[in-house]
Amino acid sequence: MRQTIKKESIRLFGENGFKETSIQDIVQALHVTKGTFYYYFSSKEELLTEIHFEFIDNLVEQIDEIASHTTKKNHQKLVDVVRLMVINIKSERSSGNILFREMRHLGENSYTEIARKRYEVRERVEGIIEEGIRDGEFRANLNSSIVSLGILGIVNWSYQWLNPEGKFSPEEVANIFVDMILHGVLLQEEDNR
Amino acid sequence: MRQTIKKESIRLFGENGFKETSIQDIVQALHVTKGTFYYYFSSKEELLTEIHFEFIDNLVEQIDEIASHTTKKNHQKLVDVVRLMVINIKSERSSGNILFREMRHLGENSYTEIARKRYEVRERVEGIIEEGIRDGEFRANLNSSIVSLGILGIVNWSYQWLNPEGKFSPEEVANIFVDMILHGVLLQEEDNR
Amino acid sequence: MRQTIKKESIRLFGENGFKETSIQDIVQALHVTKGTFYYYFSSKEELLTEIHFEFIDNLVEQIDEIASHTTKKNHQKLVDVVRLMVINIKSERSSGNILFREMRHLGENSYTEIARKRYEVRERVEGIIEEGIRDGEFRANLNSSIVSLGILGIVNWSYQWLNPEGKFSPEEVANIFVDMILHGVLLQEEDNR
Amino acid sequence: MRQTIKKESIRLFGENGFKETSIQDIVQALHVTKGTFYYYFSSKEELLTEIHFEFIDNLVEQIDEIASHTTKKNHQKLVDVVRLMVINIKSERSSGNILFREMRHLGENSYTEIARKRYEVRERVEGIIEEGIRDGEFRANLNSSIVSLGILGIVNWSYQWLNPEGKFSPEEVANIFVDMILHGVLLQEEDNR
DNA sequence: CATGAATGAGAATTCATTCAT
DNA sequence: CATGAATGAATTCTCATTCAT
Repeated sequence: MRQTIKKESIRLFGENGFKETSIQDIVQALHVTKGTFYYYFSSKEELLTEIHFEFIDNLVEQIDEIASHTTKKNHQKLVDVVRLMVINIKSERSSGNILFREMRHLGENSYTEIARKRYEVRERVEGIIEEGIRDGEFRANLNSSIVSLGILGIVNWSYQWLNPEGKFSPEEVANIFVDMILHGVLLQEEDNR
Repeated sequence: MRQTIKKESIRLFGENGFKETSIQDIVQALHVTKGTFYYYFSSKEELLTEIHFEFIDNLVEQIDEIASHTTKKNHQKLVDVVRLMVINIKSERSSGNILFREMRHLGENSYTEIARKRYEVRERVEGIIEEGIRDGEFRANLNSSIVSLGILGIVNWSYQWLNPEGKFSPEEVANIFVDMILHGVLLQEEDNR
Repeated sequence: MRQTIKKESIRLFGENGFKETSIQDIVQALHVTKGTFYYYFSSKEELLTEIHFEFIDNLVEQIDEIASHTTKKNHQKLVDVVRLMVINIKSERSSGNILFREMRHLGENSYTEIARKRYEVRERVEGIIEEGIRDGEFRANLNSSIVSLGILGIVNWSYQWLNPEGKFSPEEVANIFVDMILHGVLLQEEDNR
Repeated sequence: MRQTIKKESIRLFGENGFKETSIQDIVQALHVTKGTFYYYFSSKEELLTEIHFEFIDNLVEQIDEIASHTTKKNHQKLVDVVRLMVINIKSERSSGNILFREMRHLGENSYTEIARKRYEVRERVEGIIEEGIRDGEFRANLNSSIVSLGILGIVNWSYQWLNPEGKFSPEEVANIFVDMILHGVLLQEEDNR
């Protein structure tokens, strides 16, 4: 039941927002009563907190795995990270949107910790960029910090518009993004790509 | 007074969210009473609607101007659009965040129209990409639609983290983004950039 | 309206208890709505706090006036205090019962301050006893602290049972108490009172 | 288990109040579950009722024993009653406070019966006073009814402030009260106490 | 123009109690 | 004997909105 509530809440929070979804909405969708909700969660905030942690912990773990790989090239790691996050949309779109939108409703402590974990994600990407520069894979004059934020912008924003059932699959979109990030949009006449 | 209310509301909605900001909060910050608010606005939603239109209309207008330029090269137009939107953060950060976050609270009609205008922005960017491909400025195999969404992701996401008073100015960030979008991150050994 | 709410609340809290009286009960008795209550009071606790302060401040003031009198004998002061507090029941019975019973529902700060003020009352009575001992009015071997608590017990307890409309009027009861406190119950055969 | 629940409940009700103590609080403190509680008690009210009866029955019995003594002088009986009730605080403080504070939560029948038993206590004290007057031990002009209520006020009120571990022991306090009740506070210059 | 009192429809949360196992 | 899941009614509080003045 705990999982059921969480799953339905993710759907509703993702669709309509945290504030906009009442406990009533949640339990009604599950044909149970408010009491049941409060038997499993001590507050709406606790539920939200758990949703946040579940999503971010999973993400951090997967990104860590990619980033800490010892033999992979950095541009491959970057590709992997982008693909991971975009393809994640298939199963975690709502959770992602919740994370990007509802953090302010967390309690102070949870907020801080989630913020730290989001920062870890950013650090991993930055680390890949920096290492790639050192290894001569990436252009030397990149600002790793801002470029990382740009890449995360591309990826995170896609949670807003990318419909897994739509014209382009997450996989295709991920590939397009990867290509764009790696090579830019400009045609370099002198190179024979 | 109407402008004063709107301005303060933008600040509060941007900082704390639409739902989270009560009419009470707004009028209290302005040392007026609720009656005053309702003299100038018929509802909270009307206020929100106006904030949305003001921001998006202004944006569309500026982007149209860039996109409809007849002599500029398309990569220059792209640069201009990115710079426009990022530098906009200096004066319109809150409005932007409101647009990206609170659209769901609009009435049906306004929602549709705002959505249409947001789509126009996207179309302009797509148009620039497509034309650039035709003109041989951009790589031929780009998916203009997804690439545009990527670019908008970079730009729109920066409303979330870019602090105009921070380490990097919007101008610097815009330049880094432009460079990244045009050239990608990869070092092309054969070219002598 | 604020006064009306307070007055009705004192009646209801006094009769049925703070916890047992819902906001609904209060506004229903006044034929207004819950919104009205919260227009005048920010919380049920604020209302309770105000009731406490109004009662205790008034009491402290009156007792101070008696205690600080410069020409009165101390036994007369003691008589005055007892009469004051018992006769108070006529107009303030509910408030008194609220004070004696509902203090725990105050917020921490208010609680502390009310406790301090209640202690002041006790101190005034102790002061009268002590001074009376020094002046040779009262028996020298009295424990002023415990005796004061005994006197306050007599008086405060009467808020529980003394019905101003009952067989004995507050004035009569006060006189009986005064006599009892001053002379005790024992018949001293050797004295010709 | 029944006793364990009762004992813990007395502690919690006495400390925090009947309404303020949830079944959850009780079973949690005992590391059992709600089911267990409801196996032993059919309702929270039944528990409260039992606590009331246990306390008052015990008190009535002890007071009856004192009052019905045939050889003791009445002033001695009065002394015994006061001492009994004050010293009772050592073991029954919480129960006493519950009785004085939570009676309103009893069901109608229990309420009536408890009220009757409380009245019995009062009657015994009145009886002692009256008999003492007849026997010439007490002053003839005492109003036995009001004086009794005064004495009970002294005693019952001490449940509110008398800390058995505090500066004055219940025994000492009882002695001071007894002295005060018997002799009053006034110094009778003509007698040589 | 502006005020401020009043409304009423929800919102989150609590909690005694039930009941199948 | 004991558990723990589930209930549902009640409670405090919020807030956009109305309206007479």
